[in-house]
Amino acid sequence: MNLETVILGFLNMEPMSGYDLSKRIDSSVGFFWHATHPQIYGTLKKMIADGYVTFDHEIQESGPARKVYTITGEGKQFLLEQLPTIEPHLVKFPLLVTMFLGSELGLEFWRKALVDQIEEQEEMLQVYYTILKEIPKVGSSQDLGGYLRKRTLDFGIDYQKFFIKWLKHTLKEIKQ
Amino acid sequence: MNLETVILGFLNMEPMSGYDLSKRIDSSVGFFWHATHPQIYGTLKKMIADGYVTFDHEIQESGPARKVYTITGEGKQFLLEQLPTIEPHLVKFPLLVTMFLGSELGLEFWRKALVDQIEEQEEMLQVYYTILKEIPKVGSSQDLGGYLRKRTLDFGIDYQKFFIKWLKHTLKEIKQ
DNA sequence: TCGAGCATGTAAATGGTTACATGATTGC
DNA sequence: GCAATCATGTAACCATTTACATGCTCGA
Repeated sequence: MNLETVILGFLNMEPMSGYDLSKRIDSSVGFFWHATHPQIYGTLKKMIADGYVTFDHEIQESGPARKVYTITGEGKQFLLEQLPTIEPHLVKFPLLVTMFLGSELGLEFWRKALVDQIEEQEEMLQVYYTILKEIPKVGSSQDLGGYLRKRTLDFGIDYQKFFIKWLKHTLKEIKQ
Repeated sequence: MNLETVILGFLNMEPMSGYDLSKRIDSSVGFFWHATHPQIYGTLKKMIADGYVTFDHEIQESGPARKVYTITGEGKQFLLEQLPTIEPHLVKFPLLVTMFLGSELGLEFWRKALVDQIEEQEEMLQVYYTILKEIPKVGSSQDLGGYLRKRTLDFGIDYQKFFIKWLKHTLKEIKQ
């Protein structure tokens, strides 16, 4: 899975601009995939050349014309080829690596670091709760898409809870 | 945090070769940081130029001479500067992204995909349990390093359990 | 004898971040 | 007036992967 596939997946829901893609990716799968705007604009350019997307200018009263991208037949075909091959996940987790390597930083450092982390992660959890309230309830049990999307949000929330619990447990044991 | 810092952290425990680093990183923080061997050899080369490490040839009866790298004073200073700044974690999690984007793949696909994932993740869990049995019990409560390292392994195990539970729950709900 | 593990590396390509660059609108 | 949001993009650099390249040893 690469950014091309992710972008095609979103354009497969509805046509949108590079700016929209950036916001949408961030606020939905942001926890599972991160992409910056230069990366998105660059990839869209490449995908035009590949014939996976087309675009139309959407003139606005103010500011530059939005480029609204639409997935093509070829794009859709590519998407459906790519999606089923689920690759293993990649992680860079500096906190845990630092824990493994950084006992020299001392007890006081770790106490404070853990307190800070707990605070940060609890803020993140609140953000997810807010999103949860905003999404529509999954209606019919026939709606696989709605169910799967809600389940990814559940993952974010439950993971966050798990992580906070682990952090608090570690802090408690370090304190005594 | 970058690979330089990770390598320096390991060389700060004991001098070792690029090959050793590759194995050690993989079997300890592999879950939190991944590095391939060309990356490690390349980074070591750069770090020699920067004066963060030195090396000695260790002649063997057979095969090429091992290059055993040792951290320098400058390297140690750089390490202690870098370690305390804990950066946010980066994740690429194709399974969850695919769930968000891939309802078109259909119920049957997802049933099978989840069953496969559960199997894979349960195998990984067994691997972590094996490592757990092999590491020495954390002795004195004074041993901060031992405690923190054990705690990173706990994270791996508890995360794996959490993930499997989430997968099984999803499979159950998808089945009916 | 064949594959796995030990042990080193280079080269090309791809992927990703950071900084630079522009300019309008809206709300405080 | 200033910050945030909308909206586009380029260029330079840095990080990472994949393929290529070599050669020895040990056990099945």
